[in-house]
Amino acid sequence: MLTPELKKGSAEFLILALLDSQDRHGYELSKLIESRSRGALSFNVSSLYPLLHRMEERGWIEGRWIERPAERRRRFYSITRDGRKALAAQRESWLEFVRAIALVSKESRA
Amino acid sequence: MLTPELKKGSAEFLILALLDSQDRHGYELSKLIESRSRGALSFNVSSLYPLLHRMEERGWIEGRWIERPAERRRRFYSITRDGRKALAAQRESWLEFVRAIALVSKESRA
DNA sequence: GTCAGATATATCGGATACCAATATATCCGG
DNA sequence: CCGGATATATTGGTATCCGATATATCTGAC
Repeated sequence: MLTPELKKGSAEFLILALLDSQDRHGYELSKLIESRSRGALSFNVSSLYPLLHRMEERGWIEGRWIERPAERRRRFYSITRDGRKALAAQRESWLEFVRAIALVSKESRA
Repeated sequence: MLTPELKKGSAEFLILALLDSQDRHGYELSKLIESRSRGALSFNVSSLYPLLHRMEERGWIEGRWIERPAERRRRFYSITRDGRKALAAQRESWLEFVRAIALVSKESRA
């Protein structure tokens, strides 16, 4: 495996991307990331919830409790206007980052 | 910028890739990463040297002091057999990681 | 000639944040 | 009824990143 830090840093980006299409709760986010990446990305739940709290404090996402009788309580998150801006910026810098890694790691073979 | 953790985690991979073609010293590595990525990746030197020490302890690289009269002393690193194995593994998981991010971040628009 | 800036390596300490462990609680299938 | 999945949360140990600081040499400018 590549160093775990890479998976760490990408978590915010993926959460924003997943919330861009629809509201979701924390547990669902972690399962989605795992299944859609076909197991390549696994999410530690004890990192997930603090991360969601930090992203909410930063104003990128907004959570609200959904409590219905005979159902577990869940906190659904939606992406904010600032969150969408951050997502757009992160999409771009993600591509730039991938290009940069390719440049450095491939040129070295020359 | 994407979260700084991403840059962190990639450092090991890039160092191994750069040492694969030829021996280099620490300062040179940091400058190479910066210039070849056209400034997209910048390296904090106070993280670089501890990282090189850790990689040496792990047996991925080997350093030797080069001291010549009328020259600054430098520590040149060469990649080891284990380092090449690690590099091969990291190249593969880097590609897997990029694919996984693409899967998750793009499918979400559907 | 000397001074700034680049080259070159290294350590310390504050701050961040990951992850394992633990806690709590509900739902469902066997 | 009990194990496993669902669902959220906190605590505490650990890692490590980065700014600040230290040391020393070389080069070019003025």
